[in-house]
Amino acid sequence: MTTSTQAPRRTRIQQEKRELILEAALEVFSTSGFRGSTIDQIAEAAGMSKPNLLYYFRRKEDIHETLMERLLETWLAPLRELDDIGDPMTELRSYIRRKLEMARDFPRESRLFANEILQGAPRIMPLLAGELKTLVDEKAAVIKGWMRAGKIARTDPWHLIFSIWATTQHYADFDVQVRAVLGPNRGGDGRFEDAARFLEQLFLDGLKPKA
Amino acid sequence: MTTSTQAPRRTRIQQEKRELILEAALEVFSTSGFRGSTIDQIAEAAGMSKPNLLYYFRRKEDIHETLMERLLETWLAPLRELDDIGDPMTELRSYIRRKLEMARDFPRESRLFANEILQGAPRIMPLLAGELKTLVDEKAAVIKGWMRAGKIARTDPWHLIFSIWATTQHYADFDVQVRAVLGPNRGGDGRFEDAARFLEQLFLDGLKPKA
DNA sequence: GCAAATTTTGACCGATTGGACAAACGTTAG
DNA sequence: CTAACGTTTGTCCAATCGGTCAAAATTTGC
Repeated sequence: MTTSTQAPRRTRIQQEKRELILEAALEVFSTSGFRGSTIDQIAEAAGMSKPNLLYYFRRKEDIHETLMERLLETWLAPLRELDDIGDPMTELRSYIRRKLEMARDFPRESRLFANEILQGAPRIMPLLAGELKTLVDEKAAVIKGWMRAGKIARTDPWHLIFSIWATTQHYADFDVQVRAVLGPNRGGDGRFEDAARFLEQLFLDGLKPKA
Repeated sequence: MTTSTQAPRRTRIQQEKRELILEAALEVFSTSGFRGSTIDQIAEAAGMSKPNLLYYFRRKEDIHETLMERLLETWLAPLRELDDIGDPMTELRSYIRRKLEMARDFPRESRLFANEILQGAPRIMPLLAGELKTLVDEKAAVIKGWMRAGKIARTDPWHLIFSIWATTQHYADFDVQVRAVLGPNRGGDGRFEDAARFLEQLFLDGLKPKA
């Protein structure tokens, strides 16, 4: 029942301020990376002094660590939901849709994650090789089952998952590029619906013209 | 004939040392981003003292700028080659293959670019909205022509290009994650061939099972 | 071989970094 | 009211940051 790291007792103010700091840190870390961000930046974004911030989080790394722990849970939730019940093609389509919605609604979280991976994942490598790999292997097995049953085409399930991650997260991580290329008209709010339509077709039928 | 920024006269040593610095800076910038990298790191990686490095590049930004200029040229080359002559499906397939080869052979360049975009592209925004947008619009028109001719399925050409960028660059930018998830066996040198096979099928036929 | 030009170095600068600390301030239970 | 506790602030610190500069070492043109 009791975990080795017992939950520390926190006052109401502590809970509120910690939340405020994490929100500010997400903003700063996601656009500058860990090394490129300063405690001052985060403190200012959170509307408090640096020593005050350090009262709630003793080290810069503690903030980042807390942020990453929370992130991984919500980030992997859509994949966890991918289930064997229901039509495979529908399951995959709704997974893609959910991931795209997360790129739209939580772009900072996506960029925070991308920053960490880009820099060699020094702080979450164990999680990748452990929890993440286990989960992906598990879902890859589910997908393989679908292939054996002839429900979807036979391919590499791992690379299929990668391609879903890549295409959806692209709209969060490379957002400024996407908007720059699409221009003011096509790059407006509708770009996510356009992306959803395109990805649905790509993963369903590919590009080969219908005979 | 003469460009406004005339090519500065450089000695043999200058050319060699500048190259050495750029190579070292590519290594450092691509893993730590601009703000997260220090001149000392680059100098040490290049095997020289900081003041010595600053003799060849007066400011940290100058190194990054030079790197980004070169990068964009080679990075967009594959897309430039995408041409109207030849079979559309073959053209697209070889574009995907070339991009995947670049992710394999020049991962640092890919990560350097990703870092810059992730952080809001503060130093190359004009290039994205200018040169890059122009090129993509041009190629999107070519692809649209193929669709009108019934050579490939009708979809959004811009998002098609995005999806090719995303899926291929994923293997450079998220390399540590890809290898962690695939594990020591499947994550070895063969992962790029597996990826190539998967992507070819995805973009050709999608996932729908063959009737 | 020698003078001029180029390259390298060590010492240094002001600004910023992550973080420590004690004092001051605020809040609350008795 | 007051003592205990939680919160906030100003000040300070050593380390590191990007960058300068003059002097020393080296290379180059003749």
